[in-house]
Amino acid sequence: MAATLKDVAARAGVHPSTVSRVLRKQENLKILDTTRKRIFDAVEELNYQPDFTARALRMKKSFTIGLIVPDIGNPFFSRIARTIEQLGFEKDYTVIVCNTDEHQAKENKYVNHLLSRGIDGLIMVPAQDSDESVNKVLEHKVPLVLIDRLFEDINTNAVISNNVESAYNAVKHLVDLGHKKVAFLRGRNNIYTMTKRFEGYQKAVDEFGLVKSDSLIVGNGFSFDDGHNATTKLLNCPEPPTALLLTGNLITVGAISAILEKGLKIPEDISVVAFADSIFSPYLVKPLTTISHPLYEIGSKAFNLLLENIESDEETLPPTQIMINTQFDIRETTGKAKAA
Amino acid sequence: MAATLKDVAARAGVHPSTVSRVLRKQENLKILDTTRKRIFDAVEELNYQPDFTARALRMKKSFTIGLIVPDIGNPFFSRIARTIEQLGFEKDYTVIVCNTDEHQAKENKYVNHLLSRGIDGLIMVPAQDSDESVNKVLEHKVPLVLIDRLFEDINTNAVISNNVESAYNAVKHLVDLGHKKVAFLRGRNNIYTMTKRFEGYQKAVDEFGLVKSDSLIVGNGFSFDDGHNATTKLLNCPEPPTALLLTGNLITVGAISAILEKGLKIPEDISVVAFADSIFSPYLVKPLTTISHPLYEIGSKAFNLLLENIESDEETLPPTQIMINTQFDIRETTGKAKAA
DNA sequence: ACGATTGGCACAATCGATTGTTTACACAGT
DNA sequence: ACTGTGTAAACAATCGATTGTGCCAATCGT
Repeated sequence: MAATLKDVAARAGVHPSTVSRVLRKQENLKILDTTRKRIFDAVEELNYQPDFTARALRMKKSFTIGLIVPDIGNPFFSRIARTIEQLGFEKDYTVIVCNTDEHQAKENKYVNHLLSRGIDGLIMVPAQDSDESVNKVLEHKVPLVLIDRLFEDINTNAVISNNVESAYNAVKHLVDLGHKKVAFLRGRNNIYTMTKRFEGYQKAVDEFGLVKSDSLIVGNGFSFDDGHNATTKLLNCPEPPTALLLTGNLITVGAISAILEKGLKIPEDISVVAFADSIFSPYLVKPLTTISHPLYEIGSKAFNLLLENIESDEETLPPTQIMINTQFDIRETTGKAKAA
Repeated sequence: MAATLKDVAARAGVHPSTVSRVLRKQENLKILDTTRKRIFDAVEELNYQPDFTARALRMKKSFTIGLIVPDIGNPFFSRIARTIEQLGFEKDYTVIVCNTDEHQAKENKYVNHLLSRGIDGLIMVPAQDSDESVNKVLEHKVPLVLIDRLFEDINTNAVISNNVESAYNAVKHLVDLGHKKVAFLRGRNNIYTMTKRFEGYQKAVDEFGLVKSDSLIVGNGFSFDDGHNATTKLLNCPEPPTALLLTGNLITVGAISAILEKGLKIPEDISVVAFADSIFSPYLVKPLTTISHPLYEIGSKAFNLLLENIESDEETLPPTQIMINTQFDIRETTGKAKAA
């Protein structure tokens, strides 16, 4: 249906290759102005649009990048995705978005899929049950940038946050308010961010002599329900914690709902600090004390790093790891610890 | 680098076409079991993955669908995107996500881009400054499903909500609480959803004899700032409205922030009803009274409708329009009107 | 036993572009 | 007149798969 190079060539009375060269406007290309005009006219008249698929096949360059995240429905990822898409648009790259739901199997399948589609680069937040897919991308020498999570024993490009410090500071803030028993609601276990945040939490617990107990470490997922259930479990303890460190957007909403259901008040009965990036944070039941991420910065750093790798002449550049600092906003969900 | 059909064929000692046929497991294909085995072994050994680009070129089928939305960072769209991506995954379609920022120019550019990429179908929320791009898609006979917005004079597939009724009911609820002066905060003007919601608002205003004034119709954008500015403007009036009908997620946060900045209380000083789909809605300063959308249903209906069109043998199926009912949740941001 | 069928696979064209190599011709230099 | 040089464009291979057709040998029918 659509016009092809051949059609344009026929109409302009030249060979397809000539049309191609003229349209790709190569430097010091010698073409008669009259020919050039005939070609442009033909392109115009036939409303010719080059076929990307054919181009990609021939040039081994698809102008496509993959973005693999756990859940594009989560504000954290959707806002990063937005940035990447935006910058991609400016550079003529389109973005294929993939959700893993934190399932390694989906991630593996997607990686294979994307590789066989010939993507020019990949930005991903790995599920981290295995490093299989990351290694596969590396083997194929497809430029890769990890976001938020890292395999510490694999040297890759990455944009990550200062998790240890952020968690430590959050707990310190609670300590300053007199809290002794702080729970840590983790998302999935063995994820880089969780390990690091736990490290910061643990460090503060040790340093400030807080109550140390495995029962204070709960949760195993990033969803609303995960947050709700873990919190409910905590609150049903005989001696529940007086403060919660939450580690995700959806976990946070779940935790808040559980607290309210119990009829407890924030922060009078229980304080809450959250790793959260929702635009709603400041307008919750109580304005939420948060550790938030500069999402635009994360997205743009990741994209630019990827682009650099894609456009580099080297087959592989030495990996770069970029550390991004979180922001700590003390609002109203953290207050003095109740006297025991 | 990666193995091709030819490599596999060479290793198995057969012709590439044979490999292709075996792998595509055509029905009643006559191939010796020994040959078949040699081929599968070769595929295994070479770790062969077919090249999607080449396939797409030859078969004129890319197993790719486009998704064009105003802003993937907005929870409304990101959660719909998630559903579409999920269902696509099950059917082996990947999704290219595009943000228009409500710019018609970006939309047009994307549509051209996606068409020249040979997408199999397109789901879009049009910017609606012009119907140019929609018509272009239609001309190319690429299956199309519109979400949320509709061109009433173009017959296309679409999944939309009962906007008129939803807005009418929301205003009626306010009327029942004694409100006489209700403001309408629209997003962009001349968008289908806005026109329809305004129609419902207007109908209620007329029917219940509410204050009718152009000064009560404000706003021209879907962002936080748009909501904030429009609300601030309203509140600075000598006689501000006692209730607000908000028409978007981000507008809502903006409006709330403006109200709080003014030192006003919700709902004592001013009531708020919002078209909002954030998971945070129930946990805001006051649990938000909302008109929300069944986002999974919208996404899945749209995807399935698209798939039906893609897989149909007919070149074009008669367009289907699916109406989805919103959900009205009365929470605590709406209360009795202040006595005047 | 001989032509007809059919099973099993190879051949070659094709999708739509890109790109290295040739060709055809004009003109300049000797 | 003949070689050399450069210009303008054509030719043809190629990317990696799919698919209509052709071919050879074994089997079948009579």
